[in-house]
Amino acid sequence: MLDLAVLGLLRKRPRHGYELKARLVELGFARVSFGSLYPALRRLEKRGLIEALRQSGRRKAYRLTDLGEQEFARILGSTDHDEDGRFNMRLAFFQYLEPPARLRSLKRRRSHLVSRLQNAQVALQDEIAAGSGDHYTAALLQHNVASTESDISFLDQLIAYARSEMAAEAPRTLTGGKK
Amino acid sequence: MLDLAVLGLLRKRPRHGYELKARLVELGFARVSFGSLYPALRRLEKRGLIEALRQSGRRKAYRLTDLGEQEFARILGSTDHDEDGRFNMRLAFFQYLEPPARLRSLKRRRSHLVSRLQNAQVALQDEIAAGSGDHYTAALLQHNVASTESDISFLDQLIAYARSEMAAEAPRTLTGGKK
DNA sequence: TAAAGCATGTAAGAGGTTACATGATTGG
DNA sequence: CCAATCATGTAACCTCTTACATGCTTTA
Repeated sequence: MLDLAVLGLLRKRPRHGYELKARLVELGFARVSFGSLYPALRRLEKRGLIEALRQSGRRKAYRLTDLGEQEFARILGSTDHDEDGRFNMRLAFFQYLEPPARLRSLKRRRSHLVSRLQNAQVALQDEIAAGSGDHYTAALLQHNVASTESDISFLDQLIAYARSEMAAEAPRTLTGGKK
Repeated sequence: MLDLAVLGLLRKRPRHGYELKARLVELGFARVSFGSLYPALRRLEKRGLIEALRQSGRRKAYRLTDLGEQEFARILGSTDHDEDGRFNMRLAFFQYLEPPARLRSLKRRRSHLVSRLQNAQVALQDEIAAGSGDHYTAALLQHNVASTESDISFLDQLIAYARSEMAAEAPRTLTGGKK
């Protein structure tokens, strides 16, 4: 996941490690530590996906190479990054994805969340039925349901937006063709 | 985190690996894989925190030892498991924590979320001010704000509940003492 | 000039992921 | 009896965490 983050952030402009970390915190990915970030930068450099531009003082900015841009597109478009924080990370870079791919990705995520919601609802009902009297477990399960529902409606908004984008972008497929 | 989960689930009653995994999925911790669960069981057994009870067929149930119960209490009460999924995991076992410790833990978590909310709000304002026109990044930041707010109000409910528990449990500290 | 924050790095160890392999049990 | 599901396990690989070490830059 760090790889996607680094490549995606460098796609916009060169940055150095400390800056990357700050941006990740802004985006809500607070857990990234320097002990994983710096080794990740070296790995990516070794693979030729990014290259260092020595700067003032101790700073070491990196830029995305052409190869890195290809790899970024590949990861961003790949189907298997559906889970949890990974999806949010991909969402942060949706600007670099084609509208149809966006829509596909959003729908896939939505159906993933729907099945999670069903699981959470069943678990909550079972807990209530069991009547264990454990308020905190019940509260946790209730919260799982509520936050998953909220995530789904968030997805619905994004799906509506993505549809409107596609309608606005390629209207000539509706009116075009032979007169 | 897996250690806490396993010890906590076994504290109620013995279970085998497959069962533990199923319960974790119910509780919303879906990412646990058998490739981490079974080695974790062996580690815990080696440390004397759990012990195996051979059962029918291939099943191998484990029970919590006295040492395991101590270790569970230590982890559950420890201050440094404040982050993300770790907190929810602890919440699932709040029934085993003393009411005052619950309240302390909930408050700590709340202040953690409040500072996360501030960060998220600033990031959202900055993004709007920058006017990058990237709808998806803005949506992500907006969602970060909303879901953190929702988490805080969830916490507030739990804090109110924990307070009421303590008031109900020890009312004589209010009326007692010297007449 | 001292402190605080900026900035990069390494090493050890723990732990997770994925893929693979195996065998038991149950239902159609 | 076959398939699906239950159930446990191992190995290779990779990554993250934590702790430590270092040095620059700004500002009070």
